[in-house]
Amino acid sequence: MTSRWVLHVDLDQFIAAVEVLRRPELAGLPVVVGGRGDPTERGVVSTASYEAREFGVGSGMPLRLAKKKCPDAVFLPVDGPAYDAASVVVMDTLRSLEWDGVPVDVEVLGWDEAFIAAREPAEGQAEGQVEGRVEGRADDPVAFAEQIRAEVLEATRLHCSVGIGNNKLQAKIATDFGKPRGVYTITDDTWNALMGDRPTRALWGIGSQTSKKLAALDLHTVRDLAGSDVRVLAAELGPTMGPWFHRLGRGVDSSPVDPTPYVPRAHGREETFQTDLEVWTEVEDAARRLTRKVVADIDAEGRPAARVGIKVRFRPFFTVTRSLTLPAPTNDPEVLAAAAVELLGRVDHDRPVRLLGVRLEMTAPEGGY
DNA sequence: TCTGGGGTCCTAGGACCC
DNA sequence: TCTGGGGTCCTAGGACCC
Repeated sequence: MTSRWVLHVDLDQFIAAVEVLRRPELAGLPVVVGGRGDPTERGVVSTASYEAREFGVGSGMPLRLAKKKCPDAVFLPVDGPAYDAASVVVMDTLRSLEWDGVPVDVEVLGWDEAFIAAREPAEGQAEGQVEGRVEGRADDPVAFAEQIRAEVLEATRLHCSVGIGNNKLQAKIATDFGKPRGVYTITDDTWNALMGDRPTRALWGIGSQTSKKLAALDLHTVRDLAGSDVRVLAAELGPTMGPWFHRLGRGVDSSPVDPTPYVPRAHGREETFQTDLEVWTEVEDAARRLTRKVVADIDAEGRPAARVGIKVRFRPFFTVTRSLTLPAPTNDPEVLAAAAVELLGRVDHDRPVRLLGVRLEMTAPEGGY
């Protein structure tokens, strides 16, 4: 029985790196990409270059704070289409690879990350062929990881890091140990030694809220979680989530690397206004404007909307959502805008609005997801 | 320094039906 | 007369991730 190897590829400071590629004079400078690129506006940091991180600037930080921490940084606006284009080259490069002659499956996670594994032989594959392939691919995942780094660099001039594991969870976490421009391996055999003392928050899928709930159960480290009673987790955190967290603690993950192209369930547009809206008709106008944009997005998918949702964030910072199922699926902008305005009628009208979002859930594609 | 924008999935309660 | 119980849909909110 050979180990199953999964690799996780993550581009280093992807967004900042793409910007530096087309503005070589920025190389070596602190670069902060976020919002419209104006650090006096509302907005947060998408990515900071390593030079900017030296000043304490990080993802998710308000641009105004980033400016205070690093006044000399170059601030740039987010340019989604540019990152889309770079991402396509990266993912096509990964899909073109072969591991010791075996084609690979690539599962894309956003712009700058992917899982890769050697493709499993198809059902009914000749026995000898299967054996040969398994033998051939199993020995040296580190060499394959270095091959990935070299080929991505050659195709895109972008650097990446690669994590190696016996499953996706291990590979994903290993990448962080390898960054930047490195390769790192976590296996079933090394999981406890490497992860046992780390806080539960270090696990992929456990955020601040869940780590707080776990701490209330006296579960602080990955080792604590791994040794906990799964029945208690199920009772306290839910019949699905509880056992899943228990598996995370033990480094267990049997989910396959799924190369199926991503098919979105929904599209949405939201906007944080530079100044809170105080006039309700302006909120309604914004809802109609955002709806038209989302309709263009779902028209590109070729599927009508079955549900409409809105999100309203009031001053100072609390958020409500409203949604409805349409009598029949439609992509008629007038009908959908009217539905969004109808939903707006179901929230408070007398406080300033900081953010408005409109979201359209599409019908399932033919043949399902 | 007040806290983006794009998504996914899970939970829980009520309605409704048999 | 004490008020089943299961299944499914709808809605609001929460949590997480990139």
